[in-house]
Amino acid sequence: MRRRRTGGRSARVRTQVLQSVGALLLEAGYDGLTVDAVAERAGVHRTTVYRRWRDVGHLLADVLDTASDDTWSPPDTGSLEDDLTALNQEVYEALTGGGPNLTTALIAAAFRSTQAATALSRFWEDRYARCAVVATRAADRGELPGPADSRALLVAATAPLYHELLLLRAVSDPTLPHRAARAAAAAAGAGVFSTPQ
Amino acid sequence: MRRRRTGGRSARVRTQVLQSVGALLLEAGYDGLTVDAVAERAGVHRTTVYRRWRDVGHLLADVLDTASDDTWSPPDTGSLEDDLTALNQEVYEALTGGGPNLTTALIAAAFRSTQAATALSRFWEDRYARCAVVATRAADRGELPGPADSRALLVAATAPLYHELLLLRAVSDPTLPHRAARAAAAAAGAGVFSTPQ
DNA sequence: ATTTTAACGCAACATTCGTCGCCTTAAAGG
DNA sequence: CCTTTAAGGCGACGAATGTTGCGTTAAAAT
Repeated sequence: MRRRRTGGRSARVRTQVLQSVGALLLEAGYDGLTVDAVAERAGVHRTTVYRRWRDVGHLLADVLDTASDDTWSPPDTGSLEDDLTALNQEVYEALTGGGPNLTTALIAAAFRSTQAATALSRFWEDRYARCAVVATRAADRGELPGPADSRALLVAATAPLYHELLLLRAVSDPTLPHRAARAAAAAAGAGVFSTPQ
Repeated sequence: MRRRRTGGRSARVRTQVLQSVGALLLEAGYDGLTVDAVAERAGVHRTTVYRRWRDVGHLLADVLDTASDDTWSPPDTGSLEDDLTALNQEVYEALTGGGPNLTTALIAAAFRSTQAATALSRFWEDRYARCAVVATRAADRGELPGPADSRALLVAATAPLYHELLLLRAVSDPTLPHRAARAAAAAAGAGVFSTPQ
C-alpha cells in the first residue's frame, strides 16, 4: 500500500514554493517565473520542484486552485449597469497594474500550459457562477423583460475589457469599464440575453 | 556608404524562412515554432535566422506585416446584425480550427514577444478601420439613432468570441457568432455607441 | 524506539538555446 | 570582368533547461 507523506517537511516545502511563485509573478511576470528561480527563492532544490510539479504550468495551476478566494462576491449597487460597471472596474484594475500584473501572467501561462489553462478556466467559471445573482437581481427589479442568461450577459460586459487591454493593447481608457457595462446593460434591457419561457 | 543586398540569395532565404514559419505554425502551433525548426525546414543555417530575425517574435512580426491581405473587406449583407454575424463567423472559424490554428498561435506569441504583439495590434487595427463602413452603412440605413463609434461597436460584437473560445476555453457553440452580433446590434440600436453630435 | 520508504538533496549528465569568430559565397557597383 | 563587402555557412562555446542515479533525511506505521 502506498502511503503519501503530506505533513511536516513536505507541507513546508509546498507552501514555500507556492508563495515564491506568487511573489515572482508579481516581481518579474511570467517570463521571470522559471523553475530555477522558484526553487532558489523557496530555498529548495531544483529537482524537488521538477519532481513534484514538473513545470511552471503545473505550479500555476496549483497556486490557482489553492488560492481560490471563497469569500469573493459580486458588488450590489442597486442597478444592473452599476453592478456591471463595478465588476468591470475590478477587471480593469487587475489588468492595468502598470508593469507585470498577476492576471496577465496567468493568461500568458494558459497559452503555454494545459494545466494552467484548465485551472484558470475553473477559476473564471466559479466567478461567473457567483455573478449569476447580478442578473437575477436585475430581473427581480424589473430591469429586464424576463430571466436572462447571466453568463452571456456577463461575458458581453467584461469581454471588451480583456479584448482592448490584453489583445489589442489599446491605450488604457478609464471610461472603458463604464462604457462596456452600459452596452451590455442596454442589450440586456432589450431582451437579447433572455432565456426562453 | 552602406548598400543593402536584398536580391538573389537574400530574397530567396527570406521567402523560404517566412514560408516555413507559416507551415510550422499550422502543423505544430506556437510551441513547435522554434528557430531551429524554422531554419532546418527552410534549408538555412541557424545563425542566419538568428542574425536576421533575432527570435520567433520578430519572425512572426515579419510574417504578419508581409502577409497583410490588402483585398479583404467586411461583408455587406444589408443589415447591421447580419454584417456583424458574418464577421463573427469569420472570427469563429479562425479560432476553432480544431488543433493548432494560426490565430491562437499568433496571440500566444503576442504574450511573449513585444514585436509580435505590436504587429498583431497593427493587423487588428487595420481590420477595425476597414470595418468602420459597417457602422456608417447601418447609420445611413437608419438602423442607428445617429453616427456611432464603430470601433467600440465592433469590439462589443467580436470580443465575446475571443473571450469564450480563447480565454474561457468554453465548448464551441455554433450559435455564438450570431448571439454576440445580436447583442452588439441591439446595444447599438439603443444608441449606446453613438458619438456626441 | 525501531523499521520502512516517500520525499528531498546533490552531482553529473544530456539537450536546447543563443552567441561569436572565422571562412566562404555571391550581390552590388565600377 | 573585377573589386568590395554584405550576407550566409560552419563549428565551437557558454548558459539555461530538464533528467537521472544515488545517497540522505525524516514522515508514517508498528
